[in-house]
This record gives sequence, structure tokens and C-alpha cells, in this order.
Amino acid sequence: MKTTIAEVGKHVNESVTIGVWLHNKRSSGKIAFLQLRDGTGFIQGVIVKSVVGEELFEQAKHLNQETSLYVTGEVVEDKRSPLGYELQVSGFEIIQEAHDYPITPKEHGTEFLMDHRHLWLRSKKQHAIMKVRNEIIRATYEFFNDEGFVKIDPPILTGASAEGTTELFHTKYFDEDAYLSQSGQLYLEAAAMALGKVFSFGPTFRAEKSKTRRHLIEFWMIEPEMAFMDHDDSLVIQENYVQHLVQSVLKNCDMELDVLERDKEQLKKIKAPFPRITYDEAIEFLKKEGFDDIDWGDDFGAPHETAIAEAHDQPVFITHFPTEIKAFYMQPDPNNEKVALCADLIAPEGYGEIIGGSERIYDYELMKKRYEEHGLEGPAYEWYLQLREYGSVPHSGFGLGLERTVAWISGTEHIRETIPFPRLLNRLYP
RNA sequence: UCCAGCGUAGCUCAGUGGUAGAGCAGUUGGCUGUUAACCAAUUGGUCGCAGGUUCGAAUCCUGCCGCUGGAGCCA
Repeated sequence: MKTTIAEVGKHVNESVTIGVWLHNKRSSGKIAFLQLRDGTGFIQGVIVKSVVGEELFEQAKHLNQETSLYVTGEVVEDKRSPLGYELQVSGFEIIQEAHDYPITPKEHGTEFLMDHRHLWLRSKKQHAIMKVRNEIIRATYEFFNDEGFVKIDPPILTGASAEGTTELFHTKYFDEDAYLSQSGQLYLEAAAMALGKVFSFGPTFRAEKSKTRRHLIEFWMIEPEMAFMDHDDSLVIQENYVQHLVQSVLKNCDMELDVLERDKEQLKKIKAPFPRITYDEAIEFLKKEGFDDIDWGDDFGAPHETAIAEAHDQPVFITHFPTEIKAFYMQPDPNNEKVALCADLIAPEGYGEIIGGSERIYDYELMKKRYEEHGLEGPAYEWYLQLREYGSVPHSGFGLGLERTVAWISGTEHIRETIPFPRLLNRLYP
């Protein structure tokens, strides 16, 4: 009977056939151990000379790493196995023999592994990270569907930038100039006026020459946008969403977190509501901690974010940033025009900012004034201003960076391992 | 773009002026419970590239290329 490694628990003491790749092997004179994987998991096949005969045993001893084969054998429970089961091999059929697989079961450097990313994905740790990523994606759809959001897909080819600050990838759109989307937000605001609560989930592109463990050139973002919701309403959605992601991974990726040696106790502590501190309080805190390289009006650098995160064992909202260091569309605080109704969510353990969000300006005159101040006039913005002309309402939204969130929850040091094929500065291959 | 470090066997690295090395992988043999198995033998080199100093350069100097980490910017 054909099955998968994930399903062997249902076939104890039965003979099954599984399509697998040989991950590693160890052999002695009369017994060999085959480390097998099939995409759903890893299992050890035990092959004994006296059971399978000399010819098959000799063949098994000479199987190369990553050779593909159909293995047949009896599923047996075994306490020595991390999975709890082993396969007592009775026979196998080689599909294709592999030769000189580059990624040996020893240590390798980053450049070598990244050059072989198409093969590196087969390894245990990368497999586990991709499963955690998938769980976060699944839980995202679950959360927003349960909360009554409608998924909206904004365009990837756009005529202009959302924020006008960061570098955009330029391309041609027949005879016109076009840019790859760096955010779907403006389009989501339009959609929120049509459908109330919406979210997008898609790739975004930043042509920044960033070269750190927290940056990708192409990354995936979840961007909810909610009509009739103010800044505080939005923070509640954000913390419930992030809590749901952590809970879902703890519940459905226990084995993967073990493979990744993630400290699960840190994740179990994550409970909404999350602490909120204002930008003013954050500056004061940093001064007290001995940072003399930051003053009111400066944006935080990575060391500042880490210092604030380390003071808490929960994600932390930093709210009310100065208007001038934030995007043009953010609603000024009615109690203090110098700061905006916005928040960044900083992940614990030094993983950095995972969410940026704000209440949006909905007054037509103020939005028009901001456009002029930022020199953003042009036909591409006309439709965005019209949203403030025809039944404008208060609304808020935020963007969560998928890969940074995967890095934090899975405990992965560098963001490049949290996306199947990372696009980095100097890396477009494979 | 700036700052720092690195570049030697398929991989990970040692070698800092005098014959090019180790571990792993590969190959051959041994071993009935291995967990990156172990033991023995063995194959494997444009020392990133170009120029310079020197009797002699992997080693010292200059330039270039590539990579890694960080900064700025941001999710």
C-alpha cells in the first residue's frame, strides 16, 4: 500500500510502499540504516542482509545521497526513533540514481548554500522553516476570514510609488514608465471604501541597497485596511492577529520548532494585549539606557529597536511618531499635531520591526495639502484624492512583513532562510 | 554608498618568506542498532585575478573582482 512518512502511524505492523529520497545512510557488515525523506517527513529505514538477501543488501550499501526510490517495508514502532516509527525494509526500487550531491551531511558556508538554494531546501532545517512559513500563511487567511475581511489583490505593476521615499524597481509598460509595487496600501484604501475590511497578501519590491539580516529585495507583506476603524481599533486587530500566528505555529508545528531548536517557552509567553509605549517614552527610555546618539525627531536604528524589545518579553507597540519622519498619509494626533496616529510593532528577541501601521488622513483638504508639501502631484494620485471626496470615512491599516515574522517565530537568525528563493543585494540566482 | 573581515582540494579550514596540509565528502575494504556512525587504505590543488618586491611569495606591497557581517533605509 502506497503512503507517506507523515501517515505511517496509521499503518503500524503493515507493509507499505513510500516514494522517498535518500537523505543519508550508515552501514555495517550485515545491517544498514537509510535516512529517508519524502517531503512530508523523515524516517529511518532498517535493512538487514539476512532478510533481503546479499544482492539487494549490497545495492543498498552503495546507494548515493539523494537517490530517489520506492521503498517497501513494514512500519514498526521504535522508541529509539525521534519519529516513533521505523521502516523494516523488505525491498526497494531505484527511480533515479544521484551522483556527487553537493550538499554533504557536514557544515557548509553561506555562499555555497545560497548557490545551491534549490537543493538546500531539501535539508531538514530548511524544510522545517518552510513548514512554519506555510503555517503562518494558513493562519493569516484563517484569521482575516474569521474576522470578516475580504482578500483584495492590488496590482504589482504600478504607475507611481505609495510613499515616494524608498527606491522603486523601474520597468517599461509598453511606452509608459512603470514600477514594481512596494506596497498595495493606496489600492487597499480604495477597496476598504468598497468592502469595509480588506486585506492583501502578496510580494513587494524595494530597490534599496540594504545588506542586513533583516532585509530582502523581494518580500511578502500582509496589508489589512479597515473602514470606520481608528488607530486604537487597529492596534487591537494587530495584537490579536500576531497572537493568533504564534498560537497556530505552537499548535501545528511542534516537530518543526524542535528541529529548529526554537525556545518554545518564549513563544508561549506571547499574549495580547501587547505593551504600548509612545515615541516620547521610547526616546526617554533610550536616553536613560545611555544612548546619546538619538534625539526627538530621529528615527530609531536597529540597536535602539533591540534595546526597547529587550526590555519586554512581548512584542511592543511604539506609537505616536513625529509626523515628519512618517509617511504623508498618516493622520496627525488631534491632541498634538506634531505626532501621527501610528505604531510600529517591534518583535521580541531582537528580530526588529514586523508591523508598521497608522490611521489614515481622511480629510480632503489636509490630504491635498500633504500632497503639495511632499511634491507628489500628478495624475497617478488623482484617484487616491477622490477617495476623500466621495464619502470619506476614518480608516486605518497596517502592513506585516511575512519573512521577518517567520524569522522571529521560527527563531531563524537570517531572513534569507525564511523565503524559498531569496532575492538579495547581489543575488538573483537561483 | 560607507566601515570591518575573509578568499588555499568538491565542502569546512590550518599554513604569515624556504618541498601544498588536515578533517569531511568520493573510491576500496571491515563492522548487526547507527544517529553529522566508526576503523583502515586511497584519489583529489590555476593557493580569487593582475602586477610588483625578493635568490625564492599561499605568505609582503598595490590595484581589481567576489563573498560575509554591519551602517543608512525600511517590513
